[in-house]
Amino acid sequence: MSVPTMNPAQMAAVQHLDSPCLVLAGAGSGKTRVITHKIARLLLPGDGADLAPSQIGAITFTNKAAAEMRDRVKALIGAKAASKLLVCTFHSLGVRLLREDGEALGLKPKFSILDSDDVTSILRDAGATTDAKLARSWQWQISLWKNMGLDSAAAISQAATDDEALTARIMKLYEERLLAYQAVDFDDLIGLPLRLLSEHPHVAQKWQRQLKHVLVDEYQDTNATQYELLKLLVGPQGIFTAVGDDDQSIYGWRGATLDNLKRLPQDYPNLKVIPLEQNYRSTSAILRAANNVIQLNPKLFPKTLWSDLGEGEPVKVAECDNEEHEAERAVGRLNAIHAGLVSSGQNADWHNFAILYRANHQARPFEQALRKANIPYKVSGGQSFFDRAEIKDLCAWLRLLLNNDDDPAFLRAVTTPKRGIGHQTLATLGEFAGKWKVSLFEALFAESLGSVLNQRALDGLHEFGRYINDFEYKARQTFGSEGAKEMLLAWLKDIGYEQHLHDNEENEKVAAARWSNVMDFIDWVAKRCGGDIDTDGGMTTETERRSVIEVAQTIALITSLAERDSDQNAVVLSTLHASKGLEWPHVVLAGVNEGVLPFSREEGEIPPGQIEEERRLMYVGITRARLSLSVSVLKRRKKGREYVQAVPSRFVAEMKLHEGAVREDPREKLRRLREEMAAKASARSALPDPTA
DNA sequence: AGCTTTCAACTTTTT
DNA sequence: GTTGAAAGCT
Repeated sequence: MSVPTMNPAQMAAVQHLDSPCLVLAGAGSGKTRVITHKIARLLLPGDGADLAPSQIGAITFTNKAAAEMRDRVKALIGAKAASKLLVCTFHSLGVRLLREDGEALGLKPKFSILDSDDVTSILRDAGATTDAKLARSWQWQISLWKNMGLDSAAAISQAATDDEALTARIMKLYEERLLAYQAVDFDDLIGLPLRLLSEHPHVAQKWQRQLKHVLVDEYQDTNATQYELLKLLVGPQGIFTAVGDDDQSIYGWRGATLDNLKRLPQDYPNLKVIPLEQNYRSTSAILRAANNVIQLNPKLFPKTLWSDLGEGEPVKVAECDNEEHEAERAVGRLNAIHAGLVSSGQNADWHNFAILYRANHQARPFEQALRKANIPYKVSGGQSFFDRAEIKDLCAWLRLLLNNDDDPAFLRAVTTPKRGIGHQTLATLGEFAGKWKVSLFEALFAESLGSVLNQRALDGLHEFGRYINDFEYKARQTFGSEGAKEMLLAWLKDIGYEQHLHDNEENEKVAAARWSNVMDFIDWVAKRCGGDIDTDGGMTTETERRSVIEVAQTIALITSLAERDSDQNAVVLSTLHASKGLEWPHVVLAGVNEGVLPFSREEGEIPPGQIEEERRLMYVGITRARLSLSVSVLKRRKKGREYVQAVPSRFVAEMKLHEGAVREDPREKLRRLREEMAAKASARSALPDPTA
């Protein structure tokens, strides 16, 4: 995206410094540019700004967005100032608040962060069931309650059905477990800081003095607790900049609420609302389709996107017989554009193409067709690196180092790899620990443990405990990437982890792949221990040296490693949800049928609120495309072995593709084509472009 | 009855 | 590619 100068709306958003500001950033309207430039502006001396970098906080939803933001700011204000900014996710901000001031809530600074699998197994245990699906439904409900700001007591009193009452009771047990483990879940990373700031005004004041201006990205995705947290963070006179787009709110199902946008003008009467309506991404044909669809939703704030990138190619609707045919047609289209037969511009590389769909399982036929056509592709989403069993094994060990009271981590580490400590021993140990109200790790060294366990089990446990203590000591003393790597490799050797992988996997190739993941993980941890020479724009700096234990503290929040370069030039297959914030020159929207998009489980009417969110999803999909968009519709859908009639999505008609197309003046068209030819010619001649 | 095999279905997902 | 349910086998 190239924005030669800032447009008036963007400028207004950047220059507005003296009251809260809501930037309604339409798709592709240059919102990251606004945020980064506003940060730079806040650092300038004079009129209300003149802040130090450490007084500015920029909050995002994903680590990836935070990293991107930091990069973009760095390019603007330099690495030194950028490194002092607080650019982080809501959750890592929460971790920071809790590690610094969580003791006011009775939380030890070394608390553990549980991932979603840990939570599932705790709930299975607390609810006495082996049914993972049931446990996950509890987890889901509990998370929604927490996101609304309810604790178990509140949940118990407002439970409407028997199911909810049961879930609320299990939630109470769950809360008790977390407290005992000195562990928090992801929702607590918002909820507990909120409690911290509201119950301890001096802590709130400390942070309000620290952060003079907070910027929030993707504001429409905030949930009720995040809203309250933000409110407390900025304080009564707080000044902030919220950037978001009500039309791109697609996370209602996980607690995000547009109420947060509605409430903003009420809670902050001096709120300045600035819409960004110029789109720098898509052609007019694509934007018109997007606007036609989204205008059918009730509007919170009026906004119509426009662009001056020209009419462009018409949006295409491809009718397909079934899923396989759809995939073939999509691949055919990709090939045609790639060969330069259909669309002009940006077609040489496969990374210019994306196929988007509603649900993950729709990727399959496309994967097959792309493989058959020898086109490189990558499926976004799927299992993340840190969800792999081998990585979670190692993380459990690291978590246990950080927090000896983390019983779930203890159980995983003590049994992986197997070291002759079995169910029986652990059950006895657990009973003992429960009786004395201590953690499993503490119980291990108790004098009286010998009276309930045999000598062999006792020796095994003690050896494990001693190893953990020794390992913890080393992890504290080891700084810098080289030392860290050496230490971590020694650890893997000590516990025989490579052997463990081979023992537990029939397939040698799979075991080797797992081991290679482990090596990637070790390299990654070691690298974050720093002390390396980092060359950055000619500046040579030594990165900050950290101990292994410090690095381990940050792992729970991270979900993906940087992607490998080899994966880069590939067609992207992605869900619509995962595509938000991204763009591609050429996009295929797949399976745009009733029941799929909009999604519905059964036949029949879909409630209006749901349709609206599905419509926003369609809108997000359309606005990912820069130059060309093809919407494919199935005539028949596979259902079991038979095909059933499939109905095109209402959203296809809503695009109103046959209305309003501005027929290009033939003379205009000629002029445009000439310009394009000239542009191509000048790109070919190796002369440097004076305007570049 | 308890086990294995087969068959179909499959929301969206970050922290 | 995985999982849950239902049918089939011992």
